[in-house]
Amino acid sequence: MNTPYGLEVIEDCIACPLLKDRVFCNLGKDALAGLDAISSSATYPKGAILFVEGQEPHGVFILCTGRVKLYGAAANGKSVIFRIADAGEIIGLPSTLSEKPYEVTAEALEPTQANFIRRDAFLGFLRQHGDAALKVAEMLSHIYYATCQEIRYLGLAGTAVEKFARFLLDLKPPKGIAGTAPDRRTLTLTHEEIAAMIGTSRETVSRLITGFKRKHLIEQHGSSLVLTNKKALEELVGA
Amino acid sequence: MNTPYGLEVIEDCIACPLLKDRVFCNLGKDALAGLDAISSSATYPKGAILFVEGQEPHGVFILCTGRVKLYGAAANGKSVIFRIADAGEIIGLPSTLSEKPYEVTAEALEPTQANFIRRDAFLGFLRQHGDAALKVAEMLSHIYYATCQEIRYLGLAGTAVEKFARFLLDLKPPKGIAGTAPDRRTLTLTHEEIAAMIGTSRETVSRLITGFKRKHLIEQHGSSLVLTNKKALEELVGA
DNA sequence: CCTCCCCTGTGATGCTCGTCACACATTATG
DNA sequence: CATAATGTGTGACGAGCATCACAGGGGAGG
Repeated sequence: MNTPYGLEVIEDCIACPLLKDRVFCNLGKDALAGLDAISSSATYPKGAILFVEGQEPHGVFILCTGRVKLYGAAANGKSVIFRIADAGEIIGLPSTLSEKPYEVTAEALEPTQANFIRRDAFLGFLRQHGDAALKVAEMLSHIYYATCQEIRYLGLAGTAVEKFARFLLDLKPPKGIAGTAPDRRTLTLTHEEIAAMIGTSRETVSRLITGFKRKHLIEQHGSSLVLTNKKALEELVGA
Repeated sequence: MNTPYGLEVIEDCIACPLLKDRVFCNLGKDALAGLDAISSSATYPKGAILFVEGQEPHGVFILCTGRVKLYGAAANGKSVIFRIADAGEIIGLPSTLSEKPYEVTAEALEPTQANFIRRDAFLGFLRQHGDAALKVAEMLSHIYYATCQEIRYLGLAGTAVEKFARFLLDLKPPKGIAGTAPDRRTLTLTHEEIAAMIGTSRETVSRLITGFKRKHLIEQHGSSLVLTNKKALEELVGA
């Protein structure tokens, strides 16, 4: 949907403790030092393409800040968002490990800072640090789960209403807020992107939203969304 | 679709060199011995359920012979086959690693022999053998790819014709045969199962098959299938 | 402040394909 | 061998949703 962007490479990742704190948090000191040595940081503007479907994998990206959407496109113009990677996650991992082409395109949804680790260096690192390899296996499992979720959207839901209800319920509550408003969500995706997530058309998403508002299932103010009738939504999914 | 079956446990896996030869083929001797020690073999009849969606993961299964279909089901009766695991593959891996419930149900398509490895033993083994952990990460990547393929079926294909054409082209040639009949495939799935793989209804699959035969795109004799016009099939996918 | 571009809302239309309903074949099962 | 159970073909019908078309809205950027 967007043309590739230039990217600005900066020397080290001083402002990015996430690499150590969240991704490989349980590793020893030498392992972390090794990681630091082989990773290089870069920032990407919104809309930037980190890599493209079908491309040979050069390595993995560890997201420090920002979110990245991973999607596949078809010749007929359709596209499906496989998942959206949050800060702290690794992308490009399966391709890098299996040496097959990237199976998705990665595009920054927001200004993003990421650490890039070249394939050979990353593999060498994993061979040296067995605990890191195990950690990586766990991450792959996480990615797999997200992908399975996507299959549920596309294959197991009967109607578009059900898909959208499920989508709303799957939205994560914005963290940082305690128990103040448990049914408040933040919706930062366009209708087009929602459509690509749940496997329907943009127009249908528009109609669904207005329909749900009319039935008082949701309320919307800007990007803030309130699930005013969670139970009804759950029933829609169950049916 | 089937009620669970009993299973017969046998002591050791003498008749099953696959464990060593294909799955963890590059490991050292002590690692293999360790694997042998913690794995127990069992045979399952056709239709047997190895584990069920939502269940807590007890461990992984390494398939020695037979194929297993991994599918998810919805309340409305729909079901989707995520992938079909062949002999030599591991199933239950992502759930076991991430300690989340099995995300699919595993059912034997044929009489199947499999080695079962308990979760704790398997994790301990991986912690001891870093190279095995890396190998496991590769396997997860493979599983992930198969799942992405499924998303392509469900989300990126426009029409049912396209899905089915893609399905036919994705069929692997039966190994063992050299270059004798490169377009010959073996189709061991029921129409219902094909429908669950490509995300359509059983009746549609029936109609598609007869339609394709009429247009001389395929020929069928029993479970043997010949792709008589591969190029036309590829065009159907491309469009 | 104006312009342009992208996002959003909504109507009309039609087509694919899911569903229901059967009949027939083919294989288990006693 | 009879009977059931499972898989397969095919017709008719209509719901659901993609598609096209266009009109406003709101933010970015000059």
